[in-house]
Amino acid sequence: MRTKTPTAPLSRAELVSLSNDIRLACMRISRRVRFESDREMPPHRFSVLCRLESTPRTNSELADIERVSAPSMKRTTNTLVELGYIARADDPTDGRQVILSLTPEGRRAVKRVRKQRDEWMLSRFEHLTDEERELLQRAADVLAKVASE
Amino acid sequence: MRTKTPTAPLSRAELVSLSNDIRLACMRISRRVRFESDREMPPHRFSVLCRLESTPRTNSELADIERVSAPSMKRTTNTLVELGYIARADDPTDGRQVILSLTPEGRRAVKRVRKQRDEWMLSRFEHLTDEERELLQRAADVLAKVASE
DNA sequence: TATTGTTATACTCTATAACTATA
DNA sequence: TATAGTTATAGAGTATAACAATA
Repeated sequence: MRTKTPTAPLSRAELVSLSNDIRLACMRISRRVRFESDREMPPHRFSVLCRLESTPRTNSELADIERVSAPSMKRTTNTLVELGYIARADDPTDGRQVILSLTPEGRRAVKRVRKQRDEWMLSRFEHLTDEERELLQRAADVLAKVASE
Repeated sequence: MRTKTPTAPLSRAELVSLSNDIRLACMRISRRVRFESDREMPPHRFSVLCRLESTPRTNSELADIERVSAPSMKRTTNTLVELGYIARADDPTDGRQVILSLTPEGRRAVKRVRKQRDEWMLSRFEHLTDEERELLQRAADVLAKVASE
């Protein structure tokens, strides 16, 4: 809650500049999170595991969600089956469908990668002041809003 | 410029949670900027053009900066030469080296993609309040610090 | 016949190893 | 001989088109 003079709305030029700053910072952070935190799990594999975390899905559903072709998703899920991270099961009501779900090992892998990424972020926060951290905490909701709309 | 009670430092649990929130927001924003703003310029090509913006470089230098192999970078730069975005020139002092630099068209392409990406971000800002924008402006410096260290 | 899953084939970007030319 | 650039080849991801099996 600010008590001084209410800030004047940002000018058009300031908004353009802000847009550039926020975009660059997010892209750089994102790049470093991916490149420096997990070395064994490529992004597309990890993304599929996350999609299966809440509920089992078919290959086609995953292809739709990730916006890749069914054959392409098929290759990714095949690899994940070979790695023991997901399991296949026939749909009892529709013989054409195959249900994919996380194995316990797959669930552990998701947690492990998330932890690595968060630890990388956390290590960045060590160099910030308490005020800067508090500022980030309030900005997090706004960033989430920007990302989701 | 806060006047109320100075905020207590964030607890360990709050920091872990914040780390997760900021990471996810940045990754989602980054993903949408790439997927939704420019459809013709793949990320690795754009990145190379940006590296040549300030100064000409050799293929090997670019490979080192982008952390890919020299042959891989060679393919990317070949494509960019074919597209007319970069030009090759023999080094006058060392006949083994080839200097790569942006053409005027390449420079325009960089500006065009940046503008598209910023416009996407800008359109996201329309749904924010003035207070939220002002908060983001102050957070931008902190995010840049997180990304750069 | 319509739909789901799979296979066949090809294109792109990645890499390592080998070759060519210059210092 | 060392180094910069390039070429050869292979691996992993993407795609579209065609095929097989089930509803």
